[in-house]
Amino acid sequence: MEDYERNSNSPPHEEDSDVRKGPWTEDEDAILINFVSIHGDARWNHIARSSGLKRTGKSCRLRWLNYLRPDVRRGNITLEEQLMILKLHSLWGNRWSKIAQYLPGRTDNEIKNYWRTRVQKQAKHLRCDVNSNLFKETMKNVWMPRLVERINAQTPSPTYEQVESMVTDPSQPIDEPSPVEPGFVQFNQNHHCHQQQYVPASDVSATSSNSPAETLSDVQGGVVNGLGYDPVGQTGFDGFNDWGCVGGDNMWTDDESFWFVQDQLCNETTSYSYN
DNA sequence: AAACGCCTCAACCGCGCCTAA
DNA sequence: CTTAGGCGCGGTTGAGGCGTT
Repeated sequence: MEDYERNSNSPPHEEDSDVRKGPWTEDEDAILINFVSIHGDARWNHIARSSGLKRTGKSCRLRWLNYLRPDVRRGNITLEEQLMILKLHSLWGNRWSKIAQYLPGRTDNEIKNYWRTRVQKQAKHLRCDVNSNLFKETMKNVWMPRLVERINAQTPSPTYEQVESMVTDPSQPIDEPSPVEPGFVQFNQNHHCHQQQYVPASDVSATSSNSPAETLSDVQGGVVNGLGYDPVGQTGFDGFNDWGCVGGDNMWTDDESFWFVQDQLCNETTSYSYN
């Protein structure tokens, strides 16, 4: 189904050799930005063809979404975002694009990379599979509370108990929705960009195959409202630099996490061996 | 200073879904 | 109903940066 990128008038091999791959140049970026500003970020094959870029529509779309669009955030994942990722991944697994919807400005690619490079590394250290119950329980019972502690250590409020209840209690109130587009619900203000975020209402209903724990209220009443995206931007998370926040970009240092978690696992699971 | 290995992340690939003809 | 175009998603790759020896 990739054949749509080929011009039907040209032999496939000839067209293939005409398609540029690899890193984008500044000129290509400028062309794409210009075209998207005029034509919008849809119909990527049309953009690819009419812009003169020797790129596929897919490549253009990816470059725009992951790098060029104005609201994209790149750089250190904050503690709050780390906690959010852990929480949402525990609910939805590798649904990166879905997780990314709740991390304003973050791309699915970035979250996926974060998970693979940081979280999977921890699992590797522990010699267990990221999908194992052991790792999931460790994440839930050890790392997530620890992240909350570290967040609390940075910010005077809310208290650990308050945050913990926010994370686990879906009944926590959510922000009163203000007028929003039909089909969307308001999401908290992005503390970094100060933009209103909207979440597809289809996700809010959380019907179909989602379990009760997968409802948006679980997320909104929990991690989102509780930790990351303060609507007024005054209760803490703007109090430090996103890209150089206290504690750095990792949820733990290698030394810290390895021995800390090993201690925890020793306490909690007697059958696990570390070699 | 050079070589090596590891890590990060931008970009590509393959697949599946949706939609229109 | 079938087919093809288009798009989005998750998985994978590889270049370059960085730290270590």
